[in-house]
Amino acid sequence: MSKVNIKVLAEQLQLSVSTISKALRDSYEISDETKKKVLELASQLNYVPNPYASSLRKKKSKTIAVVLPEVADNFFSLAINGIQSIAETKGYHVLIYLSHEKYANEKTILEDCQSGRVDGVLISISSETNTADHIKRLQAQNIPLVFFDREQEGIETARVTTNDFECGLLAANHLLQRGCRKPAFVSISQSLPICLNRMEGFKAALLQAGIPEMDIQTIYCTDDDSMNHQIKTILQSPDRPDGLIASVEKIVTPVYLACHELKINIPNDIKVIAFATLDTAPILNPPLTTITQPAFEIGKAAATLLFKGIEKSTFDLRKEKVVIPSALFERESTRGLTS
Amino acid sequence: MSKVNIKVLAEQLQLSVSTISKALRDSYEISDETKKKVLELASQLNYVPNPYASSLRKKKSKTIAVVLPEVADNFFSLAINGIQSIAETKGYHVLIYLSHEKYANEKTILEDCQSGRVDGVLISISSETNTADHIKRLQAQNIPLVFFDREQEGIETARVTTNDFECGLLAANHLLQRGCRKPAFVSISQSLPICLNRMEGFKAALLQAGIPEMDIQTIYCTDDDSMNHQIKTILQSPDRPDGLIASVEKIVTPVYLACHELKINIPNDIKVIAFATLDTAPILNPPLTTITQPAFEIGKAAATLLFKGIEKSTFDLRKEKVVIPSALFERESTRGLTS
DNA sequence: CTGAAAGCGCTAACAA
DNA sequence: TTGTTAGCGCTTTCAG
Repeated sequence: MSKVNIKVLAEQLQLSVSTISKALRDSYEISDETKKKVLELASQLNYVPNPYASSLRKKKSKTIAVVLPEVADNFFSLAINGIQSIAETKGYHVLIYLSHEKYANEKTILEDCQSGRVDGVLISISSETNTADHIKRLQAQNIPLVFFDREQEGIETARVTTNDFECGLLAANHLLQRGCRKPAFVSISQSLPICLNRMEGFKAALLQAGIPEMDIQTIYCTDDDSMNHQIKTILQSPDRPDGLIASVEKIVTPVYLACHELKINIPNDIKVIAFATLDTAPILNPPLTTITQPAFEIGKAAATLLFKGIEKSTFDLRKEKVVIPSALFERESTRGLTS
Repeated sequence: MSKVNIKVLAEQLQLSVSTISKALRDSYEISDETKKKVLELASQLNYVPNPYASSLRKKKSKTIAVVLPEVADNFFSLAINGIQSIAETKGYHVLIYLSHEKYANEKTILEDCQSGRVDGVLISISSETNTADHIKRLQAQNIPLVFFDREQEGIETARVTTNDFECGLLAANHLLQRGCRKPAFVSISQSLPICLNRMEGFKAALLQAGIPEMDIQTIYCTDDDSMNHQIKTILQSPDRPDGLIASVEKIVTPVYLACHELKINIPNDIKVIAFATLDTAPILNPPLTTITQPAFEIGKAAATLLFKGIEKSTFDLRKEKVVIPSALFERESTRGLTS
């Protein structure tokens, strides 16, 4: 079966290719009669326009890239859904790129995004990323870019985030109110603003509560493979924290497993709160208190901004900063001893 | 900043575009000296080839489509990782399309795949899909297609699945051995082979155990919104099952929540086993017995087959059928009364 | 080893 | 209202 294109349609209808092209795009220049004939033959022959030819000519691809660390993560998969829901209404395609938390991958991906393959980029940076050069190079090509959730400092463009500092504060105060005296914060990166901001909030709350800075425990699990081991080490240390804030979702399972294995009772021995959009949070043992990010909405907001940047050259993305607040859901994992 | 393309390189180096093109592709026709000059200038000017121009000319896009119902699902997100891992080694891009379990969406997506945008398609069909026409139309364009996990009958092409029937049998026998007398099977589709096969296995086990066919309960939750309500109804019925097989992951949370709310104890009042790749299974309350699909491997195998089909025209996808077995992980949710 | 020229499928001036 | 033509950026004969 040979591919049917505009030329084939033109020949069969004894019309010129431009007439066909215009008819297909419902141009006012073409009579209703010919339009009808064209559409009919097109659907009859199962004609599907070649998007690459069109992109090449029009210099726009009607495609956006979403660059993210991982798709096996509730936050990101929900964010993708939010992004797609907007892209759909705009008639755009979504190309998903995974950095797997590696800076090198992210760099390669952004290079590819300079090719004309996409009209804009939504990005949540990898936990390794701590430089802005690769992103600046993309911007130098005038490709609109919007950060969502995990932004990179030093880049002037729109970002959609949640209120990380306040939530760090909130999480810490929640633990303090539930009786924790030495809560610890578990981070996955030394550079990610989401981790830093959440941690700053945590620290601020503890300092305010009169806990000396040197007693504040912060733990870095920057490597997936050693995470289990690291968490166990902490839980077995003589100075074991009595509360834990998981800065991201993937810390939850290792923490629970370690506690179960070491017979450390949550919440009696240690209280746990996590930044997570896990839908299984209420059915965990025990049900997990979460700070839940509006993942879907963040995706939607970021995509909405990006399309404004793509469609209106007058729209200045640099000025845009949207903060959508997260919410605390209290569950058993942080209940006080009385319960 | 104007886009730098081959022509720009050619002008700056006083060479022809074809020489540049060949040099960039490391052709044997070009001297090492000019190759070096070209590569140098290219990287200096940040040249990135336009993939659409190349696709148009070469009539292949180096891109594959992955069509799936949902990304917020552990099975599919792991499968994506498997697919990407293979695509990466082949230098292919992956375009992810979500049908959101709607046939209409799936149809539109497959139409788009006929445009030349992709060289091949990996698909896991929606729970609504029960016709093959839209897939046949794609095949008529000679676009290689491979099913993974959720296949459509009546289409001759490669498929990578797991041993659904055996696992249905296994799950049912597991419940029977743990003392269940009237286990029920919860499905999400009347047509999906994965659900049908798992259910057939379930039925076969029960019949073999001497349970009369009319006593075998099968429940259909085809609609996400009403799932919670439906599950509650079942759990409150006088003829409440004493065991439950969740045919897919997303049934788990509603079942657990309903049991908690209705004070139905798992596993004492009802035992639960689920087809799922949930990493939180061991930390649920109670830990969930699962039949775990090799999601990553299924993705890898499907992608590997697809690339064979794309790259070797002699390779006949129609003959390929790969079955990668799942594994049962026994946990508290199906423990016998003794424990 | 390098270059000229045609063309992938489509769009957009500009003519007619 | 329709047609002619040039060209998007790249690859690929075919000549030189």
